Amino acid sequence: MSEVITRFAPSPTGHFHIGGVRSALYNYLYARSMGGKFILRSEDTDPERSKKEYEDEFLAVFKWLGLEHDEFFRQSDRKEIYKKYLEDLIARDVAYISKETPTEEGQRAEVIRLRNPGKKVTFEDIILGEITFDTTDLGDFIIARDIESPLYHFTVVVDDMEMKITHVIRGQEHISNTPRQILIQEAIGASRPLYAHIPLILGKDKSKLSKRDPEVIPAIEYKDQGYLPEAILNFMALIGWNPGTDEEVFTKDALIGQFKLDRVQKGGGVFNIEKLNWINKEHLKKLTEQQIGEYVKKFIPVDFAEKNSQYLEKIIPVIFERISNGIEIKELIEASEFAFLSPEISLQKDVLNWNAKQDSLVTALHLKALIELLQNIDDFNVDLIKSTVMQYADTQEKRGAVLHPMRYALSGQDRSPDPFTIASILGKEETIIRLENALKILD
RNA sequence: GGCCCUAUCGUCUAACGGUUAGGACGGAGCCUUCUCAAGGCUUAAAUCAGAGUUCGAUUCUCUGUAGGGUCACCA
Repeated sequence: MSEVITRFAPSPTGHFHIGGVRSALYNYLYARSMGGKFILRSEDTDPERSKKEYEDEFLAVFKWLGLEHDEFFRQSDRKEIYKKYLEDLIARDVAYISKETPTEEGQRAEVIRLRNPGKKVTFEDIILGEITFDTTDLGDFIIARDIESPLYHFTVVVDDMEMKITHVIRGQEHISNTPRQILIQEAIGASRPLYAHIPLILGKDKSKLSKRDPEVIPAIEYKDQGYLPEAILNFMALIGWNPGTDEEVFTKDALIGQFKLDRVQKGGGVFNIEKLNWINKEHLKKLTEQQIGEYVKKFIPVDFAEKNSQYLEKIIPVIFERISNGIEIKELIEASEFAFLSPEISLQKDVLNWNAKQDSLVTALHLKALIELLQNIDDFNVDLIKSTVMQYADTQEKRGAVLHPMRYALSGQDRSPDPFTIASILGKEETIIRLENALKILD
């Protein structure tokens, strides 16, 4: 049994998208799970469209996601190799130089075509099963513009042979490319790799992907949006594959341990951002306190961070609890969820009185009691504040009689974190000041 | 249009030819609660349609329908 070698071969002609991430992932996972090799190959044979910046982009995505490759090739470095094969094919008259009548701009008067034996080609797909095509209608298809300019189908086959690729794992859009590549394999005397065509990622309502769909954004942007590498890997793996158990949260290593090509789905799947968010949160929960701090700070707008620098460390856990990605951190802050940090809060008497449910005298009584209780707390931490205040609040018929005025006095907001958390964030001094200010408006 | 592929809750999916068709996300409701968040519990929700094979089809076969892929001197 020879070593498994897989490859992922993106073309640097545009942004690298999430669909590519999944193809790469399945190749990676399969190779790693079999103790084999994973090769990355930049298919830049089209000089018109290939751009270095796009190659840098997918390389950056691979690095971010931790999909490390064992070897890297660039097709533009391998021109001599393709030329040699092309010459051999022509010498053996398996391919030939064909005179053409150009119909479009840029077309050559001579191209290289493969002599198509015109037969039925059947191959066994690991995921889809047996597939048969009649290659007759392909005709003598073009494999190179000229001896120096091989085309995609040709370079793929030459490279896969030279790199000893054992498993070609790619999207189902390549399924109809397979027969012509098999014909080329037979022409150059290459052995046939095993094929596994994985289901495509679909847009909402299972239709074709449109630019509107979230998955069409460049993959690297998920990094900027605060998605964790393992969450992306985890989520992408789950579109089109499952381990057969109820388990859904996986680390990269767990994925490697569980992944099986024969459990890959046949039908396409929709990219569901809600589930990605949930998975991201699950991975976020595994971060250490320090990592959480770094993560949250990265997404806090600078002006907000500067204005509230004294509270920053303390609100990190409060923010973290409420979000599942980095974008939500920005949204949370923009939505004024932390307006209570500002010293200028304005209060309304009715709201302070538990939305007019309570008499001002009673509210004042509670506020005074709170001031005294809190005054006596030396170590002003959430737990101690909570136990002290709760002990008092529980003596009332409804805790809200105490807790609502406290929370509102401290935040000035209808909705906010609980009063203990706010108090601990503001600190003893500011807390007392705000309670006293609230007292004043009750007269 | 030709060729090829696919079809289970809204979404991702599970189910030797025999299950009350299971789980997760999202939804709804309840609990917890001073509000929000988090958490816990409960719940609604699917086998594309029609034939056939079979004692019995989500599962096998055929037809239809729908969706997708591909038909380049792109990859």
